[in-house]
Amino acid sequence: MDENSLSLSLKALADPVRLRILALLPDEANCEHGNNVSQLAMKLDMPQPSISHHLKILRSAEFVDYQKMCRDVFYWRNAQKLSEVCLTLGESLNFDLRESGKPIAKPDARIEEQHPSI
Amino acid sequence: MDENSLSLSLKALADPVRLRILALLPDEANCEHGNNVSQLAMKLDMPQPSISHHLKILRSAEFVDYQKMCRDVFYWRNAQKLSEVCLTLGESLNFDLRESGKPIAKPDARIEEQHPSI
DNA sequence: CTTATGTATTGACGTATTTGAATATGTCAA
DNA sequence: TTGACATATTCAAATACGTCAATACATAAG
Repeated sequence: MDENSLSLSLKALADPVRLRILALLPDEANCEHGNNVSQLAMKLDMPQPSISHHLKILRSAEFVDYQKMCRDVFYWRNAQKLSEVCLTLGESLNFDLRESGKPIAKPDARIEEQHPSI
Repeated sequence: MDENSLSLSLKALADPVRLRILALLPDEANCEHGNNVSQLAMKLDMPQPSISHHLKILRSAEFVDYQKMCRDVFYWRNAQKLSEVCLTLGESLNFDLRESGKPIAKPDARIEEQHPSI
């Protein structure tokens, strides 16, 4: 995943409504009443078309899967894709999040003491 | 860190130029020639004012620190802040990235088999 | 003081994004 | 068929964003 596609994924996550939606959804296929679009709109106190809009963006980024049942559409998270983005961001920044959250040591990251004005 | 501030941090990261800038910068204070603004502009083949603009956004989000020396301004990453955002994103999504990149088990994430239309 | 260099800011421009209102589509119940 | 409900789409308005050109500011050199 290069910087361009990573930035597109991050853009899809970089909205408070979409983060709240993701926090409300389960990680597995789950067609309980609470996970359809109207219930999300109610929980988040926002118009249903607005939630549909944000779900469309999350679908395009493959951060959610969904299933239509009768009149309802139930959504859940694509946990694999979400964790992939977290880890890819870490890689892109040379972090290894699975270990310590610390940057990977870079031997050339020393102070250049010979700068003319010091 | 709530969804609003997390989304602001993610927005600051959600740009390919800014991701490339961060990938080029060291993790420690480092005033080598390669880490000033003109050199970044040259490496990324973009006008210097554009790089300054993106650096300002990264500064506002506290993703970079910098030091002015003579006519140059040297930048480096705020590794603590960057890893904090990665981990906070994981927390917000109920992932524990330090362990497995897998979602934290939620006992209520079962399929609702009693849906009227199944 | 004048000139050259490095960086930041400003303003203009085109594009993208967010939101709300209205509406369309699809499904079920009566 | 009619009405009610759930969801998606479209459109318009407002806002935000990325890029570029011009310029301002700061520092250093001569």
